[in-house]
Amino acid sequence: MLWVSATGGKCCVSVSCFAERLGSLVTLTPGEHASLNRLEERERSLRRGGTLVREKDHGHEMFVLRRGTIMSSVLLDDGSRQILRFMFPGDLLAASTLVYREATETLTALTDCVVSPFERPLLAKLIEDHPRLAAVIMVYSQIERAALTDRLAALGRTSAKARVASILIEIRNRQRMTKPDLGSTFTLGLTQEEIGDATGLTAVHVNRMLRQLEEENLIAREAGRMTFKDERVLARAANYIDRYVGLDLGWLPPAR
Amino acid sequence: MLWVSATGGKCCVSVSCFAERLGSLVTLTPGEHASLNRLEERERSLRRGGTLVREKDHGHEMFVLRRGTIMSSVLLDDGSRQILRFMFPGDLLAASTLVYREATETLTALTDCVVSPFERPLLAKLIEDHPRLAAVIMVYSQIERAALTDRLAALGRTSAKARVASILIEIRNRQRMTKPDLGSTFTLGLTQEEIGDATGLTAVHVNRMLRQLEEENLIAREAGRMTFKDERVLARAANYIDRYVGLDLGWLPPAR
DNA sequence: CGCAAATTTGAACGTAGTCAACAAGTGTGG
DNA sequence: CCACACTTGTTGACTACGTTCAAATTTGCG
Repeated sequence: MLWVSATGGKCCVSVSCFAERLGSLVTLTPGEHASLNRLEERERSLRRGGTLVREKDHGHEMFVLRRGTIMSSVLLDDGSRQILRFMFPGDLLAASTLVYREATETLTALTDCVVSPFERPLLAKLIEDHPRLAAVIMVYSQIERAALTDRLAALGRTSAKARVASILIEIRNRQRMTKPDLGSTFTLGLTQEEIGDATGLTAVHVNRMLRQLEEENLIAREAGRMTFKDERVLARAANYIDRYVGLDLGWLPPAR
Repeated sequence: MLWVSATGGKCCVSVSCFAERLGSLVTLTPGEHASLNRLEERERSLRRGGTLVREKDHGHEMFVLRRGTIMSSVLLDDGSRQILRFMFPGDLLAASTLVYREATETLTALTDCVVSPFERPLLAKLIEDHPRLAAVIMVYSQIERAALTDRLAALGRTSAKARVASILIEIRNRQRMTKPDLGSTFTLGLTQEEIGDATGLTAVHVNRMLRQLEEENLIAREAGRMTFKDERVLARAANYIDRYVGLDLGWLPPAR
């Protein structure tokens, strides 16, 4: 059951992206694979800048992100925006529609994207048939929770420079999960306005912080590409913790 | 199987606190009850100010909070502290030890507490035997996630006054979940320093914001007790959203 | 090429932080 | 029972980090 599709990409084209993600933590059984594949039977494309879900929408769908980058954000009633999280291939999107009648977050494509929509009962069936997959999904939601609390601590207690640096590192590290050969040069794919909305700063101040990081020789920028010139120092300035390492999954229930 | 224990409290004494919490979303079967009770067979007391788990500890235990209030926090390496969340009876504590070798958060008792420790395989068994409970646990973790993103947006994009107001409302609402008759007067149980660490402000500025809220006649304070004088306006100033309402659980798998 | 979006820079402003001193509780031991 | 130490709360003066506003410049794109 491994064929190469017409689009020919490396990740998340021939097999389930979500299976690939979960499979990086445990070795999946054929039965688990089959159930996961059912989540990605359909496919939908999304242009850069397009909106997949809008806050307060009543959709019941969830999605697996197959290609591209998505951001989730909320609008406050003074019109300001907070970007909550960036999503990459293999991530589960709109998990909150699992729970709420109205969507809690807006999902916007930062690049052209491909997603696989699926309905909630499909996930219910998955939990019922495959307890180990349910557990691994919980594990990923705990990882995401830890990442969110890191951002919370960053917004509450760190300087503007540290927050900007930490976003840069986070984006690079997450990009590297699907492109393992990615080095210290990469395309950020965010405007300074978006960095600001993610870090709780203004675009103007983001610009000054980037300049400062550049003057301190921690990063270099050219033609929309970014290079880390001293990753060690940058990571320490950013207080960054990689929440995808240090896991302990010895307790998982047996596969079914 | 319903008896009254010697301590005689109303909540979480005779039956499983966690069962009571999950039972507020679905009607539990006897089998589900039995499995949930096994999580709370042991009991441990904790003095006000005591530490249940310290960041980077290697414990494998999780806990159900039975009585009291707990806060979870992280320390940054400049010595500052960010309080991430407050926990109340029925909450699951230290869910991150489910996933990580080292604890990601410190858990400290804000009042005298009673917790029930249990080991991870017990939760694995629960997921395996009761898929519907696994789903409800996921639901609660999504609720918590939504609350965390609200705090993130508050820290990133709202004023000091709004952040303080939102903490006040959140604490009162959560206290009301176990004391349904709680009105607009309650005991906050936090120092101004702690409010500051939760909102990303200094204790001094928290003091000024409380005074300001008092001068605007939104709150009153006396002898450690707090009164909301205009809850409508306060809630709107705080941008507060109650994430325990608006749920849609029609998709849950069948009980087993 | 021409337009719109994004970036860059400067100057003035304001919110929240820092430092310091004092007041009011709170608990402890003499 | 009071004295003392310690934590918590309160207030003022000064500072600084980040915002706001405005304008110029660059970049990307149709």
